[in-house]
Order: sequence, then C-alpha cells, then structure tokens
Amino acid sequence: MSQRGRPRAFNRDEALACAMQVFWKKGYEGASLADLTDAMAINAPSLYAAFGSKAELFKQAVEVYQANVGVQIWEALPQAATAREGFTNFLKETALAYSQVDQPHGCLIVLGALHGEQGSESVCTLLREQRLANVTKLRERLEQGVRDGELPTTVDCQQVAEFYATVQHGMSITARDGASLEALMNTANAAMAGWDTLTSQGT
Amino acid sequence: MSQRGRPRAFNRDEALACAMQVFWKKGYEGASLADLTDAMAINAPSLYAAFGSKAELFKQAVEVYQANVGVQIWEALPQAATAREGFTNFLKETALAYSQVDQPHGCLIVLGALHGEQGSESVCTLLREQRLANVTKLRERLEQGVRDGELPTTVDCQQVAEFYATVQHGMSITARDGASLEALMNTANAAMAGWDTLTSQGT
DNA sequence: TCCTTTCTGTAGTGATCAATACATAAAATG
DNA sequence: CATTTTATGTATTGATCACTACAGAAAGGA
Repeated sequence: MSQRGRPRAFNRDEALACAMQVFWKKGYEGASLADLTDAMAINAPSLYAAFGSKAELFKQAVEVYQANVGVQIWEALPQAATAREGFTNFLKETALAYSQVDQPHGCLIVLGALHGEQGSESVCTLLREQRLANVTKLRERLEQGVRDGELPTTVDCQQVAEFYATVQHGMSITARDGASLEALMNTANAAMAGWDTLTSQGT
Repeated sequence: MSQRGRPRAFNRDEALACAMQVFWKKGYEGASLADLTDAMAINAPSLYAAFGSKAELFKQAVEVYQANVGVQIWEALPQAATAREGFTNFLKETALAYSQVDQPHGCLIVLGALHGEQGSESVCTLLREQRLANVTKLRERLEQGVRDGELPTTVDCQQVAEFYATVQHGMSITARDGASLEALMNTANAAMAGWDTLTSQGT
C-alpha cells in the first residue's frame, strides 16, 4: 500500500523547520502567510494540504522547537547529579540557546504569542501552558533534591521554581534586546547567587 | 487668541488613557484601529486629527504609561536611602504594578511590541530603548551606592543592573501567565536573596 | 449675516490578511 | 490506455487592516 496520487514536491520536515524559523523570528501574528510560504518555498494550497491551518502549523513548529532547541535546555535538569548543578546548567544552556548566532534571539515559547486577543487565543494558551509546565519541571527537580537530602524539607519548591522560571522568561526579552552570550551568562550566574539562601530557608 | 473652529467633542487626555489601556492589553499590533476607536468612543478621523497616526498614538500612550504606572516603579530607586533598599522597593513596586486588579497584567514597555518586523519597527525600537534606559537607571543607582561607600568598588554595576532588569522583564511574562501578587512578591524577594553576593564580589 | 476655521460622522480607499476554488500535473491502480 | 488519487500553481475569496475624502456641523471673527 504505497502512496497514491501525485507525490509531494517538497520535504515536509524541512518546510516545517523553515516555518519554525519564521515564527521564532516574527511571532505567530507577525508571521504572515506570505512570509511562511516564501520561507517554505511552497504555495499556500500546499501549506494548507500539509498542515491544515496557520495555527496548526504553529503548533507543529513549537514541537520542532521543543525537540531541537528546548531539549538542550531542559535535559540539563534530570542529567545533573544535584538540583544545584541542574539549575546552573539549565540557566547556562538557556543563555546559550537564546544567543545563538544566525538564529533569532530569545525563546519561541516566551515570545511567540503573548496577546491572545484576535484569533490567536488557542496559540497563546498553548504557549502559556508550556511555560507553566516548565515551572512544574523546575519544581519537581527541586522536590527530587529534597527527597535526595540535598535540600531541606522547609524549602518552598514552588516559589523557587517560579523565580528561576521568571529569570528565564526575562532572558528572552533581554536576549531580544541584543544581550551578548557573556551578558546572559552573567545573568545566569547572578540568578544562582541566591541559591543557598533560597534553598536553605522557607521564605 | 482663543480657539477657532468647532471645538473638540471629546477629552483628549481621557481618550489617550483609553488608548493606553487597549495597547497595554493587546499590544501595538494586536490593537486594531477599530479596537482603539471603540475604546476611545471617537471615530477614526477624530483620532487621526488629534494624534496623527497609530504609531504616534502609541508613543503618546507610552508616555502616559510612564507617567502613571512607571513612575510608581522607578521613583523607588532615587527615593531610597540605600541601593539595597532602592532595588528592594523597585522590585516590590514592580510586583504591585504588574498584578493590579482591573488592569492588564505585566508591563506595556515589555509586552507592547517585541517583533518589530512589519511596520512596527519604530515602535519596537522605542520600547527597546526604554528598556535599555531602565538598565542604565539601575546601574546608575548602583554606582551611586559605590560612591556612597555602601557598595565596594569591585562590584560590576552593569552586570548586576542587567540581572535585576532581566528579573523585571520576566515578571511581565509571569504576570501575564496569571501569577498572583503574592507570587510576584516572592519572586522579588528571591531576586534580592543574591544581593549580598552580587554586591560584594566582582564576579 | 457671512466667512473662515476646525471638528465630526459617513463612507469609502487600496493593501494585506488567512484561506480556497479550480484546472492541471504527476503518480499508482486496473 | 483509462481511472483514481493527490499535489501544484494561478487566481481569487470575503474580511480586516490602517488610513482618508468629503460634506455637513459648530464655533469665532468681521
């Protein structure tokens, strides 16, 4: 049972990667269909046949982003031996990912769609859920640190997770404003300066 | 030499305040002229006669935002007796301003226009310059602390300023995601947890 | 009263938006 | 070869975008 009909003349994955780049650079609403079809080197009917809609294309682009850029950031958490090392590497990988040359600076998940007002509600909600899920990842790594005996049971894991997630969110803005890798690394280090205090007392 | 011609039928400042609310909530590109004229309760020709263009209206809305919301945040810096107290209050005022009830959460300067791609380059540039100017305000307060003898001369004021600016940027995203005042206050406190370390050593 | 000046509301401008109708092209199947 | 199926390119859809032409209304000045 091979494929019937005229074969697709473009590579779906490559086109999706091009679309991801456009969304990353311009955001969901800022990326017009003309921008997307130009970058993907296909016509609008081919885009709709392959991806369904602009919103669906964006959601698949987010998956590509997570699999390529995001995984580098978030695999630092479970791989590290300690929560402290995990958070340190998480922030450093964020600094690296947000300042790559020949790539849009900052994060697609943070910058992709902030104002879900006109037709982009579902996309905005998707990204917000991703960000909230990221807070959960950070909190769970802290809770693991508590279970391991690395951190005291009095630490408020949710509060600490929200702080480091907020720092990461801010790094997207700062990266878009032109911050260098060195500057982002310094911010990552600065965020870790409070680690001992944050993970020793409850408040 | 009083005013000639038919008098304006609406209050310019009130209409501008309404426009500022729309831009704050929906962003520059997300706010359509229909949104603006609806909120301002005027017709398009009146808007253009009074403000010139959508971009010019936005720039004036930013001034209104700075004068009302921003001043509450930034006057904390010079008013405090010490840099530490100034930064603490700066972050706490930020948490308050970003989680006001019956107001859009987060900051117009941060969330108003991030992707300056299609006709919004000038607006995007304006906001970026504002954010960079904010970093300068923070750095100058630290330098004042060095002159006062509060902070050692070895402290890298630019690095510390960029860190706290990044935290503030991130609080806009976190606030938009639904964070409570309490959560933002906790993040403000968490950011201050590293103060002593950041302002004692050079790196 | 008449003229000038400025504002207001209606009704549009061309451009661009996301999304498609349709005819044709290219493959497998019979 | 004929049929079916799917993809492609051209051209276009109605909606919405920021913006404005125009005529009438409301004021001051002569």
